[in-house]
This record gives sequence, structure tokens and C-alpha cells, in this order.
Amino acid sequence: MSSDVCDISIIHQDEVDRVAKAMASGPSASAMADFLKALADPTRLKVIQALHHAELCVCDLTALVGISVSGLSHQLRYLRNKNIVKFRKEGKLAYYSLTDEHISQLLDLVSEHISEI
Amino acid sequence: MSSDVCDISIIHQDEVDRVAKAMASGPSASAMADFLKALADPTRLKVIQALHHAELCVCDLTALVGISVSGLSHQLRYLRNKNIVKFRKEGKLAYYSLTDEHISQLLDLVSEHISEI
DNA sequence: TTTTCATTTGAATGGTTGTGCAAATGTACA
DNA sequence: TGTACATTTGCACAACCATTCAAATGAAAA
Repeated sequence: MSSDVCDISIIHQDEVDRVAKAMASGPSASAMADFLKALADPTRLKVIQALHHAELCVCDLTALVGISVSGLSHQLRYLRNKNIVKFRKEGKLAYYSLTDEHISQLLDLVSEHISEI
Repeated sequence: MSSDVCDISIIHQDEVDRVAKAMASGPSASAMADFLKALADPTRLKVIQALHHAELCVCDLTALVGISVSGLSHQLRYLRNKNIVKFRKEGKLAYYSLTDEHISQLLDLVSEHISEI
């Protein structure tokens, strides 16, 4: 028992200090969680997986994801604002693609992690 | 324009079929999203980051994460049910640790991805 | 035993969010 | 011009979730 501050009692003060210092480097947990939230949804995940294999228009994506057109459009805007997908317009159609194929590395790791449990 | 099924009009049928087949392999999007949700929260992320550096008791974790004791306990149960953390009891204290240090690889990738934007 | 303290649990709540409907936008074609 | 169609957007709502409070559990010390 070492200290008592502000209603929170710290038991291993030295360990806490050491870990706190180690955690200080790198991006904030909020920023990282915010990015991960973009992937932590079945619909958005399917969109990303689909776009990893091809550039696709909204219409085709709805068929692959299984959601209403407007629902998908909302999620595409979400992903656009997070710079995860980009799009180009060609006539009436909007073709979406990934801004950074690097993300699939991350999903591969997740896929691997799940499979081994 | 190629087909019209169930109120959903598919424009590039061949591409859709090809991508659908490619997406079929691997874990379901729901399972992956479910796992990612465990990481997509600042509190849980801080817990995981802290436990990556040391085995810690609940009391110390509250100081590092900045949340009430019971709030933390709820999140620890959540992470326990997902097999992300484990714990051992020593007297009155419960010491938590990561079940799989492999997760930090994933977080490193996320951290890297965020930094390069 | 009684007290003290670390942790867990249940209930309640405020806030967030994924989704669909209906209307709006914009583009090509007749 | 007007029609048809792909996409976006605003609104609304149901479901989910992170958090806190208060009470319960369990284990060591007095």
C-alpha cells in the first residue's frame, strides 16, 4: 500500500508510474479507438473487404453487402470522412475504392487471430 | 445493365460474382467486427495497452485508465468473455494480464497507420 | 466473529449509432 | 425540355453501449 489520492488508491505506485510513462508515446487511445470503430461494424467491414478485391459502384456494393442503398451511402460517407475509401464519378455512377490497401494487412491479422481461437 | 433481382439492381454482374466468391473465404464479417469492437473503445484500448506492459490489479488499472472501479470491472468482464484478458486472484487482489500478446502487433499496425496520415 | 477493503454485479441512464423511408440532387438519354 | 435512374441527404427511430450508483460478494486482518 503506497498512496491515496483523490478517492483512487494506487497499490503498486512504481509499476503504475512505469506503465504510465510507457503508454504516453504514440497516438492517443481515443484516436486509435476512433479508427478501429470504422472497422468494427459488419457492414463497413464487408464494404472494405469488397473494395479490396475491386473498384465497385454503390449499386453493386448493395448486392454484396446486403443493405439498402441509402444505408450503404451513409456508411460510405462515414468511411470517406475517415479517409478509408475514396470515389470517382463516371456519369451517373460512383465508383468506390480503398484509399490505402494497407488496411487489408490489418484485416488479415484480425482474420488470422480469430481463426486460431 | 444486366440484371434485376429483388429490388436490387446489379450493374456489373460478373464483377459482383467474382468479388462475392473472393469474400466467401475466411471468418465472417460479423465475427471479425465483433472482435474489433472489443478494441474500438478508448477505455478498453487503454486497458490492453497497460496490460501489454505489465500484469496489473484492478486498482492500479483505474489509475491508468481514469475510470471508476466498477466501470473498469464491467469492461474487464467484457474483455474476459472475449478471451482477450485473463486474471488470477491473490488474496483480495485480482491481477489481470493479456491472454495473447499477439494483439499488440495489431495495435502497432493501427498506431502506424494513424501516424502516417 | 466483526471489520475492512478489493472486486464484482445489477439496475438505471444518457448518449451514440446503424438503418430505412422519403425527398432532394445530379446526370444522361429521349 | 422532360423522364429515368444512381446516389446522396435529412429525419426519425429502435437498439445498443459505456458509465455510474448502490448493493453484494469474498477474503484477509483485528
